[in-house]
Amino acid sequence: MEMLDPLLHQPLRTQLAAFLAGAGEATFSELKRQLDVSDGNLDSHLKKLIAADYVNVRKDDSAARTQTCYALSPTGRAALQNYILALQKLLTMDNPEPSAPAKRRETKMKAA
Amino acid sequence: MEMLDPLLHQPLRTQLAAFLAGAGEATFSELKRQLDVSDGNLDSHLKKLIAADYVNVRKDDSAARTQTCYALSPTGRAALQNYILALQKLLTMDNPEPSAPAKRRETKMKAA
DNA sequence: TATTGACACTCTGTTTTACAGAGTTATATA
DNA sequence: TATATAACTCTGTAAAACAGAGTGTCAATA
Repeated sequence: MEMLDPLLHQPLRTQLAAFLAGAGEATFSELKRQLDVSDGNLDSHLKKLIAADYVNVRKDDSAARTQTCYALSPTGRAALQNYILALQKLLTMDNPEPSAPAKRRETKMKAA
Repeated sequence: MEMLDPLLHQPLRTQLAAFLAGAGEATFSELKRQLDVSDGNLDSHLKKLIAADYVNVRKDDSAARTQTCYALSPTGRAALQNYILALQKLLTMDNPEPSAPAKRRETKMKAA
């Protein structure tokens, strides 16, 4: 059975990835606002995505405060595509043999 | 932001729900085979779905061994539908303002 | 230029979740 | 009757999610 990328298949991270896919790039605070999540939790999930090279980090010195910008990497974008495909496949499975009991050895009826 | 049902948004449970949606009903062992998961793990995930009334349990005495059949309840079916809709909404978000920095107070350039 | 405040993170500890494997009961088969 | 096996269930451990406190930096004000 098709496996769902556990890195993406988690509420917060799915939303994170989806948001980044749409937004292109976002700062820590933007993500925090969007996802309405605690600092620590956002940090830990971002770290996971960064560790897997799903997310790129870019320090932006142009603004008054140095900002850290997060964005989906090509790897992350591909993983997300793949993940969406897996979901579609899984959730539109129309007929996986209606309750086919797989091979099972003959079962005798309970003694009558 | 739309929340993804954490009960369904977990690799094993998503697959469980998807499989049951397609198969109608399945025994413990069938699920175990399909999902390739340990007994204990399957049990704990099933328990969660049952506790939430997403899954119905039916004891079937007609077979040689009393079999326990698991199936999606109406609640579960509705939750799954809802979940799929939420996913679609989330994953096709086409333009959530490309990196719009939300309102932020005026920032002066770093002293030149 | 010291002070206060707020923003942007990061670190640490606690709670919750996922998981594997051992244990239990009951039914076949030898 | 003994042995094996299917169908669960229980329990302990490992991993993940999470909140909040801590740290450093900038910037506005006095």
